[in-house]
Amino acid sequence: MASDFTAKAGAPPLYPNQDAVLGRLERRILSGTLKVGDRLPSERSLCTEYHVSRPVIREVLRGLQERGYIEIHPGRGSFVRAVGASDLARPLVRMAQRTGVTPRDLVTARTMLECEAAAMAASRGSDEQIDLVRQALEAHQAARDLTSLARTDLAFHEAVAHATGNPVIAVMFGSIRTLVYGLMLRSLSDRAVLEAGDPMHQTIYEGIARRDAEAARAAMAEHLRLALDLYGEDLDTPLDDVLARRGIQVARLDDELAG
Amino acid sequence: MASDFTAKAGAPPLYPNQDAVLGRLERRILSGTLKVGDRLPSERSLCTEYHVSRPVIREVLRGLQERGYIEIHPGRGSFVRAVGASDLARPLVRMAQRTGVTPRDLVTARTMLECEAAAMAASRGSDEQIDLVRQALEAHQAARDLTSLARTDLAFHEAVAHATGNPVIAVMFGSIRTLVYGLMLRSLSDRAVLEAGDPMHQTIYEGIARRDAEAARAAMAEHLRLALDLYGEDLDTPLDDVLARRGIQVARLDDELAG
DNA sequence: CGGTCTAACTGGTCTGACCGGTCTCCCCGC
DNA sequence: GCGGGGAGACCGGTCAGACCAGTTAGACCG
Repeated sequence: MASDFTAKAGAPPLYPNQDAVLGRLERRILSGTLKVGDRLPSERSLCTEYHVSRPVIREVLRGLQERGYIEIHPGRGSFVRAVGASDLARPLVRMAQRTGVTPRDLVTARTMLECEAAAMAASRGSDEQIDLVRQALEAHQAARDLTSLARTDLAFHEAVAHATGNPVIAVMFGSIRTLVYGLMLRSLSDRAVLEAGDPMHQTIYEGIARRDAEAARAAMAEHLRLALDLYGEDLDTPLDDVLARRGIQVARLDDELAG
Repeated sequence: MASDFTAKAGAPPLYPNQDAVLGRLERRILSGTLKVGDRLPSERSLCTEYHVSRPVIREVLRGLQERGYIEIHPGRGSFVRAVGASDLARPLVRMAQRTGVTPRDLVTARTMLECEAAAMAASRGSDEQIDLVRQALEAHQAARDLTSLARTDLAFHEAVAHATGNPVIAVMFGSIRTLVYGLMLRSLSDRAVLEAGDPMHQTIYEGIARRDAEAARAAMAEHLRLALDLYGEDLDTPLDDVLARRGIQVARLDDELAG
């Protein structure tokens, strides 16, 4: 409490009350002192704890929310949230709306990423990770309606990315997952694409499970090539427009995937 | 006020004063009504304009700042900011701190991305884009101190990514650029790495300029392989730790790159 | 005409109050 | 005794007005 005196009289360096508190709270979350699901102290408690006023705390919480660290529920409190892949995707989704990403752009990028990812998963993935790929595959094969098909399809590819054991690859795939999901909603509603491309999932998994990197890579390449070939005339139309014609708002896919 | 009986008039949606204002301001920026560099109205003006109080406006501005749309300067005002690649990088930087990304992870991911990018730039890049690669190369060759070397090195690789003409690839590289910059700060301070790897930039550019996709790909692969081979024992140490030992704060690289 | 000093900005922070929603616990009625 | 309902306590959302510290530009003086 002795610090109160000096704080008032002395010279606190600059303004950054706000950022200082933000940094400390962020570290508190990153360091694991506050775990996922935990409730943060109430705004009023944080005020007394950090010796700042409520507006400062509120703006800090707002910042943490924007960064995806916490959820704020009126009447209940603020809760630490798991950092999901969608948080990384959001900036890219915005950019996609600005620069007019086309399905071809997306599939090309996926090919670069996922073919090698499949090979790496085969050669270096742990048994547990590969089992997760299998589970994702089974869930996908059990799916019936369009939304489930797309979600499980996405989960399968995501599982492969994680099976590489390389967090950078997982994150890069995470950054395009929302757009990929949008792509799938369009693709999977086409019977021809579904029948041709879907069986490849099994082939990809078998390659990985056999630890046959080349087979896995080839299967993934074929899978994506089919998607490209069968996509139709919309291949070079901005994804935003393609989905808008089907009544899908790209900006909303995030929430759809989360909820 | 016993008016509650008769008219349970319309449904006041929820709390969303804040989000409503945020949405409207965001659209105002995205639509181009507010251009890059423009100053936003002062907080107090926005209050009267949107009929809300200053705390609401402040939290909204805070949100826009967190999303990278604006900069806030005490005493001067808030200004619309160009959306840079760093905005996409920030989430990944945070994840790198959480999951312990190693130099090997990063170089592996770069290899997947950049080898193909070099090939695409060679086969599909426009003359203008390739000229930008050349300019970046010359700037790099003129650089002397470590910081300049790293910045121009990064700019070169970024130019190649842009020369693919595929915004998704450019954005994916953008998402790792901060980490790559950190990696370069470490690599380029090592004389052996510098002397072995740096000449490859010229080779990469020549391949692209000759429209020789295979040569460009091979040169890029060699360039990255050298980086991997010469990196030393820190190859599997979390990047965060590697840089911390040199007094570099990963979380601060963003600002360093921007400023 | 130039330099300085002030006054009118801007954002940063604080105080204290009120609202509506959420959760819990105690008390009342069955 | 037990279950349901209601009253607070608590939470975040919003508002109003005030003061501080930088920035900027214009007025004033030399």
